[in-house]
Parts: sequence; structure tokens; C-alpha cells
Amino acid sequence: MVAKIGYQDIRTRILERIRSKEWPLGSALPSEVSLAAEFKCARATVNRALVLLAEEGIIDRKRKAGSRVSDYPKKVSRIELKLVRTEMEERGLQYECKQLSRTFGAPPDWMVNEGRIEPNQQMLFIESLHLGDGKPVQLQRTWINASLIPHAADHNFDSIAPCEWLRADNPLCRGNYELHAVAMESEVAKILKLDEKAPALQLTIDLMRDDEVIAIIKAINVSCYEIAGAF
Amino acid sequence: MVAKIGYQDIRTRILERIRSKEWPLGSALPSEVSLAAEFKCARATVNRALVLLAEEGIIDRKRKAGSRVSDYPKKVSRIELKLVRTEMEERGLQYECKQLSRTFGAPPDWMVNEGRIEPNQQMLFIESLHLGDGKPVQLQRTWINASLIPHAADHNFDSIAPCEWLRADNPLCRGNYELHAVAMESEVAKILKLDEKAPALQLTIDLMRDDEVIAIIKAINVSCYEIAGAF
DNA sequence: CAGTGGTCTAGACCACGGT
DNA sequence: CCGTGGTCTAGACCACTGG
Repeated sequence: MVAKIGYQDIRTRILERIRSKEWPLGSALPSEVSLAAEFKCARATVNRALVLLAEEGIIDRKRKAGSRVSDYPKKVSRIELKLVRTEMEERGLQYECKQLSRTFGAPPDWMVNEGRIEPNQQMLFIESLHLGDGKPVQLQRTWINASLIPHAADHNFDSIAPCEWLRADNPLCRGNYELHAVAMESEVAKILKLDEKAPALQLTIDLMRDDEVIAIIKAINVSCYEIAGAF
Repeated sequence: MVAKIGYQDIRTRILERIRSKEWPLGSALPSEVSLAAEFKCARATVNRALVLLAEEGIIDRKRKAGSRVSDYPKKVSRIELKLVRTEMEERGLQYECKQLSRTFGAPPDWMVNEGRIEPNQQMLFIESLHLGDGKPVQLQRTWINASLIPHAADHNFDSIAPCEWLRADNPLCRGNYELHAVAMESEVAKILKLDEKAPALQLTIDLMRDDEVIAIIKAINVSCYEIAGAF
């Protein structure tokens, strides 16, 4: 009895053939039926392998036309945007979050000008500092749309960060993320204990519920991002 | 005859229950068998939906223990690191790539100091500028390990960017990516026509073949990254 | 139209790991 | 131990789309 072939094995063997240029970039793969015959397994098993490869951006699939190796294989990676708390815990650092300020009023000009929100909304603004072993790691500025999340006003964000509270209050809501390199404003630099105009990664999150913005978060980060993936 | 239920439908209905807090964060889901009974479909269909949700970081699954809603749902996103060429084409801009310089020799000090490569390797260094409609968009500095990719020396990277050539030459090799915010060096700023010390996103790619570094790319970017995903 | 991928089914066996 | 998820099978029907 030969060892049974699994979808991971099929994926591996296909990858080998692509890497060895037996199946060059842009070339057509055999159909699922013929691959199943070759590997002596069910078509569903081949299908699972091919679906995986397509998700990874390595092959393109079309009905009738069949599967082919991407001529420009996408470099698709999975990125996990972790909470600062999670990152600190994974590194074994003591996590702490402090609320620095809290105000209520109209959205700031830039937010309206960038078209992120309508000017007539009332926003709860919280500035919070995240520390790892006492050292500043990230400054978060959170604007919560008080018209949509009125009960946010009842909360004190001294121990729980606004982003964590929002996540628990609105499980699984969508976010649009933008990553920018910015020069630090002097007040931010002071808080993070860095030089004025030091370069920093700034992540802007628009938190959406059915096309309505429930909150906007600006996270100014001291560290960097690391990703691993296919090239 | 009722409409047949597909795995996407099951995923949607599960998401609804999580969003409505019928199944709170951290709570256990019914087993695949009971869900299949409830939805009147095969277990494989439920399984496919649950595997999807697990990949999205929304639920955690363990044998015997069953599935439960992640207590801290991960914010997993897919990010596609596109070639500058691809990005320009998608935006309808004229893409162009110029080789600025090309030298050969030992790896630079920082590369050795950061432990990215052994000092005794010979590297081919190419500096190339990527333009969209004539405007500088990205500066790439590529070091190719000439010991591992000797035939790179035969190539002229005046029209084809080193990263594209490498990708075609080594299909599907792995890369480790790091994203940093940096202040531009004055020479770089001059080339990109920006202010000295302007903040920029710098992507560093270590290109690997079986634990050996075949190339290192530093891409200094003018633009930003945008991602969409679950919060 | 005909071949391809997309999906579902009903059943099966197995590995893992709480209890 | 034994229930759970992980996977495979053989077969089926359908939707899409290229020729």
C-alpha cells in the first residue's frame, strides 16, 4: 500500500515543478481531472491544493480556460495587525496604557478635509499612550463617533485602551488601514521621548459599520513591521 | 425545494451571530456535526466555512476542544506587495525604470553588522530609480549575491528592474520583509526630489533560497500602503 | 456546445488531545 | 477513552466561458 497523497503533498509537488521551471511562469497546468489521475487521488483533493495555490497568488484559475502559473506571481502575504498589548505580552514585556487626555466636540479639520467624516458629527477624542516595560511604544489618538456610539461617553479608558473597547463593543467590524511614514510633531515626539521630526510609522484606521465611520484611530508607532511571504 | 445552503452562507450566518453577540467573544461554537444538522447540509460544507473563519482569525479551532470565537479576534489582512510597475500600470501611469549605478564588491558594513549576510560574499549592487509618468516613485538598492547567482553579472538592468529579473529567475522564492519609517539621506532625497530628512517608507526584502540569502533589496518609497481588513 | 473549475454530498478513517 | 476537527473519496450537478 502506497502512502496516501494529501493536498499538501500535491501543493508541494506543483511548487517544485514551478520552481524547477518545468512549468514556467505563465504556462498552463493540467486540468484537475488529469492531475487527479496522475496523483491517483480524488479530484476534490487536487481542487483543494489548487484553491490554496490560487489564494497564495501563485496560480490563476478560470473556468473552461483552466489553471495557469501566474505570469507575474503576486507576492501575497498575510499580515496580522496586533494590539500593542498582544505584542508586548508576546515579547514578555509589561504592558501598560495611560489615558493622556479626553475631550468632546466637533471633528478636527484634517478629518473633515480628507473626507473621512461629516463635519456635523460629535466626536469623543481620547489620547492614550501605550508602554512596554514603562517605555513608550505607541501613541494612539482615537476619535469615536459619539452619534453612533453614544455609550462610549460612559466609559473611562484609563486601563482599557479605546481600540480594545471598540473591538469588544463592535466585534468583527471592518477597518480600512493606511500606513504612512511621518515626521513626528514636536508634542508627539516629547511624549514618545524621541527627537522632534523623527521618522515614525503612522497607522490610520477608519473603523466602519455599514458604510458609517464609527471611529478613527491614529497610531504613531515606534517600532516597525515585519512580514514573511513569497517573493 | 428550499435553496441549498453553501459555505459562504454558513460563514455569513455565523458572522451575524458573532456580531449580534449571540455568540460572544470567547464562547464555544456548536460542533461541526450539530451545525451540519442545523443547516441541513453535509459536514464538509460546514467544515469549509469554519476553516475559512479560522484562516481569517475569527475563530480558533482545536480537536476535541471544538471551535470557539477568538477572545481576541486577530485583525488578519492579506497584503499584496506589488511591483512598482504593476502599481503604475494599475493607475494608468507610464512606468519607467532607470539604472543609476552598478558596482561589484564586498557587502556593505551595515549588511554584515545586521547579520544579514556573511562578509566573504561578493555582491553585485544595482541602484535603480522607478518613475511614474516621469516622476520618481521609488528608489531601489539591490544587492545580488554573486556567489549564488553568478549569471546576474551578464545582465543589464537598464530596462528590467533587478527585482523583476530576480523573480523570473527564481520563481517563488521566499522573502522576509521589514517595513521601516526612515529619514531620507540627502543623496536619496536629491534623487527622489524631496526634502532632506523627509520621512519615507523603506521596505527591506531578504530574498532567500533554502536559508541562503540570494539578494537584499531596499526600496525607498514615496507613497504609502493601504490595507483593508477586519478590525 | 463542451470542458473547466466551483461546490455539495454522504460516507469513511484517522490523529489529536481533553476528561 | 471517545468526541472533535482534519482529511480523503467517489460521485454528482451546476455555472461559467472559450472556441
